[in-house]
Amino acid sequence: MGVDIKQLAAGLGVSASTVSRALNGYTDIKAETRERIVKRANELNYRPNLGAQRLAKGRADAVGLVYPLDNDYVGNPKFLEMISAFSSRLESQGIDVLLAASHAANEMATYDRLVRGGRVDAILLANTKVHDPRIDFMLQTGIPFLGYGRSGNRMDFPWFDFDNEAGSRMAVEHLASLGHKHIAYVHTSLEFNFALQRHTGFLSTMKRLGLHVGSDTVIQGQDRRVGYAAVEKLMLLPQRPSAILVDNNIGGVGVLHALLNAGMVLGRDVSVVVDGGNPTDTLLHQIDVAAVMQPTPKESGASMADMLLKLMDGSMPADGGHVLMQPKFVDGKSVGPLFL
Amino acid sequence: MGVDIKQLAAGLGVSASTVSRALNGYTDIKAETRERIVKRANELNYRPNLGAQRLAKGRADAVGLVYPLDNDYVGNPKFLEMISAFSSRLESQGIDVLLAASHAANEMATYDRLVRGGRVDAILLANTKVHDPRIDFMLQTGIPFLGYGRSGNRMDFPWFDFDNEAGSRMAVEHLASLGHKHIAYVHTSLEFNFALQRHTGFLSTMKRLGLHVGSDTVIQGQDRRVGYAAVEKLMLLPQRPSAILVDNNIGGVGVLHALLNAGMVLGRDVSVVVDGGNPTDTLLHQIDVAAVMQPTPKESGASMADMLLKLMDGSMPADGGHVLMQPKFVDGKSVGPLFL
DNA sequence: ATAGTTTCCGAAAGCGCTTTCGGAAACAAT
DNA sequence: ATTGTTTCCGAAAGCGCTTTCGGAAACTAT
Repeated sequence: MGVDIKQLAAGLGVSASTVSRALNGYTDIKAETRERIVKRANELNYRPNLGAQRLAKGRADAVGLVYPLDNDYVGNPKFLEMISAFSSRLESQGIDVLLAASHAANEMATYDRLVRGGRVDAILLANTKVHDPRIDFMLQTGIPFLGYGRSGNRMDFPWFDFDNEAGSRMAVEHLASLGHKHIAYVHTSLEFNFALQRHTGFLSTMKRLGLHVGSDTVIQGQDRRVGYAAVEKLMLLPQRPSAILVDNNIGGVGVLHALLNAGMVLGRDVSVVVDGGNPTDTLLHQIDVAAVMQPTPKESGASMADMLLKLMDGSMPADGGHVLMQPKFVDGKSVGPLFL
Repeated sequence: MGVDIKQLAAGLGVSASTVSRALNGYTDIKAETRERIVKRANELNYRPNLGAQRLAKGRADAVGLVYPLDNDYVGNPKFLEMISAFSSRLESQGIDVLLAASHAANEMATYDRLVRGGRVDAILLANTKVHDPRIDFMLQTGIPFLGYGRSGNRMDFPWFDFDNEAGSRMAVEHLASLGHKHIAYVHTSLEFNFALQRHTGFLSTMKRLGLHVGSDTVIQGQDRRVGYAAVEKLMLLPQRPSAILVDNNIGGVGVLHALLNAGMVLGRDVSVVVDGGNPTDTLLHQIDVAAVMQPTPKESGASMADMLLKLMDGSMPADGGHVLMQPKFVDGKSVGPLFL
């Protein structure tokens, strides 16, 4: 391809090691020599071979991003936005982002290949679960990694997460303050960490406020279709809930859809809060939905990139590396006071 | 980290070169020896260091995917689906996908770093434009690459694309067959290759059918907001179009939104066809929109991965590598016959 | 038994870079 | 002039693997 370090050196009448040191900021190089080398390198458009550089340095200058193909992360535009900000940030530090799509079945194998093969210096572990074997695996390899999300209440690995319980608390408190007592909850599979925490936040806040939680008003509804079905069930209940909290915005679409189809007027006949932001952002019929807002994917991606960089150069305190972002409650017309 | 080839070899009482050959399928190794080596390698969970392997082999075993951060590809869920299928396919061949998010401004620099630094063996060039300097750059580097989309009518580089003109033709012919004569066209920026081709297809078919195209009924509307605005303009026209063709599904949302807001009944007051699939797939209010359907992102991603693999091992005919997928027209209730 | 083949493996060089180390050259101090 | 410092650079080893090549050992054919 292009010139290599030897050719560059030969052309200048110096040795390859001098070129290397000059280009890598060593101080034992005469200023004038350095300039000559730098100038020539630019002229010749010299690019050090990364494979060689990595081998010599023992670093990969790359981080791995393994994401599960099996769940709806793939289709989630927010995830791409996050990745985008994430890689853009790392890019500026000369670090590559290695994307590894893998099915859950051989996810471990993928991690192994990446990590053990020396392909990456660190890993971003997305989509954490309550019990997540990947974390133990990573811990055992000793490679730096960051969880995009916690796992149970483990503190033995670095993570970046949202305060999911707080989000649920805000939503419930707001609804309760408007007089709602009968609040339903539609949620994603509780094996996902965020889902369990939001669920926990919902239950504990209800309890603290002395509100009863019916076993038939807590329903799973992770996507549009199931969210829709969940509402259909709720509507058949002898005592219908006056408010619904949905733990994710994809399910939220289904819930809203079902309610509107049933002829409900949001904020009057029923109040709805969606965690994860207003799902109708991109929809045809915009609805002013009250929501628990997480930080933008852009912010999250950039923050995680920074954390990973620190993790890689070892400057993160051993017991630190735990970042909990606070959600915000944003009111909307989908919520109104309870009419008796 | 794990064991290296020397340790593996030492433990077995053979040389490193024997191990290497045994593991790489050379035939000059006794079957029994090979088995011993393979067995031990598995036990010890040996993973060759990729940096070293790459350096020795002179290959990177990676392909680059540089995608522009500046346009809405990032937010386009279909793009992520495509990437997903793409990387999954390559993964199975032991090839990494290197994601490089870059802003248009330094996109070239990114390519340069990737290609010249030997980070990748090939590149997928997404989001081609009518005039695309990246293509000349890649051609000149000599690195295999594949265009996700054509560029003008260049045949001097391999590409994977949809037959965009055909899609427009189908849509116009269908509308014309229902009696529509006054057909408006809402399109993305014509610097994008697909947009220009769809535009061309629209114009040429209209002409062929003897239908007049007003200069005020061809409007740009690449996203929701602009699509919305486009329709508002169309509604003010002395002679309103009876049908609208939109060249992309993101703009389509805006168009539909605006029409519904204006109280129009789709398929009666106005007919709409959206290129790129029914944009309301994921929306709250599903509408049965007539659409020009492209192959699924999954298919496209996998196909492109295959093409790239061939390109890399040189088995693609020099003048070949041009794949044109045929779109399908799917009728829907958003289209109806012209009422006079 | 001898020469000719085949089978199998190790030695060695090399991929393109980094980094340590030693020493020549230039300078300063006695 | 002699010794001591500093400045600057090249030689060399090494990162962990692959691949060519030569040759010892084991066969086969005479």
